Amino acid sequence: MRPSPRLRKTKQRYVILEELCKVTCHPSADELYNMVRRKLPRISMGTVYRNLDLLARDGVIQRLEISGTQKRFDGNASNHYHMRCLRCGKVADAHMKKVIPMEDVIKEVTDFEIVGYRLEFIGLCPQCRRKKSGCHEKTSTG
Amino acid sequence: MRPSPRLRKTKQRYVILEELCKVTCHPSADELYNMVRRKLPRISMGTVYRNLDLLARDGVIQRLEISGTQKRFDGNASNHYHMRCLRCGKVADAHMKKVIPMEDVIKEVTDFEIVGYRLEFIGLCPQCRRKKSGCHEKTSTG
DNA sequence: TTTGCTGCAAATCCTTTGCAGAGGT
DNA sequence: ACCTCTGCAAAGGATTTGCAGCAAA
Repeated sequence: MRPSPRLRKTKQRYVILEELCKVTCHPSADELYNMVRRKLPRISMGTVYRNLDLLARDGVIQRLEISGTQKRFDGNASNHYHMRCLRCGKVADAHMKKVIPMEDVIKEVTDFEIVGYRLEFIGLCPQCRRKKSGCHEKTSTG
Repeated sequence: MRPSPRLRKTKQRYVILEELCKVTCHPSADELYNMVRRKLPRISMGTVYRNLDLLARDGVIQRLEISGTQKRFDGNASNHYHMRCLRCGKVADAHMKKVIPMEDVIKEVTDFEIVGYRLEFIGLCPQCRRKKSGCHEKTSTG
């Protein structure tokens, strides 16, 4: 396990990370729990969730969805880019001068039949940048 | 409201769509519910959720997060691309020949301080392509 | 008239949390 | 010894669903 400041090396944490890194299927907490349980039968879901959270905050792993608990909706159904604030969770449209040549890339993508995409930039919104302090918020990216 | 086959024109649906299209803040179901309630005080959360789902399936609006209910985790914390299957929900890494020059674009992005991004392609995985029938699954993109 | 839609309330499902004891440093 | 981490179980919160009546088409 990559050494991390502050985080202790526990058996549970080690196995969770090991199992997660072993696969490329991007499991849910629940699926990972079942994988880990084969090695540590007495581990609890709470431990899995807590570690996933700590590891993501620490930048060792990442959550695929950065959102909080609720989903957000957009009245504009066409493909465009979003910016999500790490700290306050706000999402804004990204108005960028240069447009990413996504269509070129999509054609080269593997065996999936692509119907669309989501591109989300993660960072700090202007308001949160200003009050940028050392403390971290609930949200984590990975 | 854009005419859609099969969907009836109800007052509730109309106001939900109208309120959603009025803003660019990408509200959650809950936030939208409060917006709509100012016009239709007796509307219920269930109606909001059901309509959001129908409208997203119909392609009139989009959900920002395409995932199902559970979040997924990735042992690889560096920025890379994902492919999510609309039908079965599986997520795979996108191994593409051409890499998108994201860094160039990020510099031009508005007032956010960017720390990373998520790029997710949406489509049908090889397995689901094969058994591609007329029926639609639970998952919807928008 | 037919069949989809709504409000209400209960149910479900994922995730988080409090607590007391165990374990890493 | 100190303080984080764990297992367990309960709590919390978002979303879904069953149902009976209502309303588009």
